[in-house]
Amino acid sequence: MARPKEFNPDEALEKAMQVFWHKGYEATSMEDLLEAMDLNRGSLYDTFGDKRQLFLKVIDRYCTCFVGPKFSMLDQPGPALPALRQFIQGMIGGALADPQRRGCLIANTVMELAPHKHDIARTMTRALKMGEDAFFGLLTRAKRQGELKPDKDPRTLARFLTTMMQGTIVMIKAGASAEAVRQSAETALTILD
Amino acid sequence: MARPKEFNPDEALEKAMQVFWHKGYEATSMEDLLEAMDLNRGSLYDTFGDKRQLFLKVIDRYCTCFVGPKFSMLDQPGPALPALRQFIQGMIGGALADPQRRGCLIANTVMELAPHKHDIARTMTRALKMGEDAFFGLLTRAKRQGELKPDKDPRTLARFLTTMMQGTIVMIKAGASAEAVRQSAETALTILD
DNA sequence: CATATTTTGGAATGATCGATCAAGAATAAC
DNA sequence: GTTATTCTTGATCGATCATTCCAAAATATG
Repeated sequence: MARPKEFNPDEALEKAMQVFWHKGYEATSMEDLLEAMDLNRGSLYDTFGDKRQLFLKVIDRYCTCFVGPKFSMLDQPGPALPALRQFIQGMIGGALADPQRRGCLIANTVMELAPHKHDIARTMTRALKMGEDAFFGLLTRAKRQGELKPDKDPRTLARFLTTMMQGTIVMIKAGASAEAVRQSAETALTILD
Repeated sequence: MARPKEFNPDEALEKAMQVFWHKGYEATSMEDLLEAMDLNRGSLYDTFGDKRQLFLKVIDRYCTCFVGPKFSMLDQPGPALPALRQFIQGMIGGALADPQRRGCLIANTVMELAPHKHDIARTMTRALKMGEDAFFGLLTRAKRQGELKPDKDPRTLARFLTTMMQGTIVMIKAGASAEAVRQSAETALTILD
């Protein structure tokens, strides 16, 4: 019950996310963040803690605001496989549309920090697992609805799709052409037939 | 023609590679490198240049000493698809056997540096392209030898395999189980049938 | 042995890193 | 209006960053 913040913490977090997404964890300095978030040291440390804590909050925001909503289209009632197809094409379209080709913050973080920052990495692993489970749920439903041949295993396919999605992110970051990316994604989806 | 180096530049480069592979570019300090390579500042800068140049030399070594030899098994005469299968299983086995799960230095570097260090990233893109071309060569041969149905397109399949391989690296770094990784790789390979 | 050349070892550079702190400004509660 | 509390601002901390530089040590050549 005193002086109110002059900034919107959520907007500031959004700005921080953009920076981490672009430069990764290690290459992003507090200086970079202060400038992008347009606030001063005291406010940043008071509100978000140190760099590590801020990053974890950013990851959390990324999952709930960015990834979550997109995955939610996977458990809408109705035909499952078309929804899956649309989801993947949407993901690819989004990643290709980003002029900076920043890929996926989760994948980026796994690749950058997994071998030497185990605590942060664990959060990433959990996020990827959630994606796999979303695929699994959809594929199970597809099978129940007769969209998937009975001999197909939803868990295996879910893992395959997750792997393929991560690989696609890598290729996009590596500068692959839209045509190449879409082609290989189409090829991957023929697995479901 | 004077005092000879007290260290083996190639061994030193190997040590440097291990560090970069483990911690990535940004998180690796010259201090880390000096300790691992067991030489002093002067020798390092004299022999390898600055951090950036050293890293490029490391990448070069990684490609010629690590990746190159493994890809060379793809253009041995004989049945093509079994060789491909063996190559992929070998790659997965190697990545899983690494206790640190460091993945692939090329993929790591693409993911860490592509959006904000374009010059280094270009080298990585070229390396990935070479991998794709190796797959393409093998698949073309497979088609010629009747191991691949005539309606399959080697270029598309090569891109698909490259994507899948990169995705597998991500999953391994993310801590996926050996079983999950092998399963989804097997699934991917059914594309060739 | 003498000399030219190179490596070695480490001091030292300025820049930047993440993080802390204190003092002043602003506002809610009383 | 006073007071208590919170936020803002910027100076500042020690540590570490990548890099440079030079004197001492070592060796090949003449």
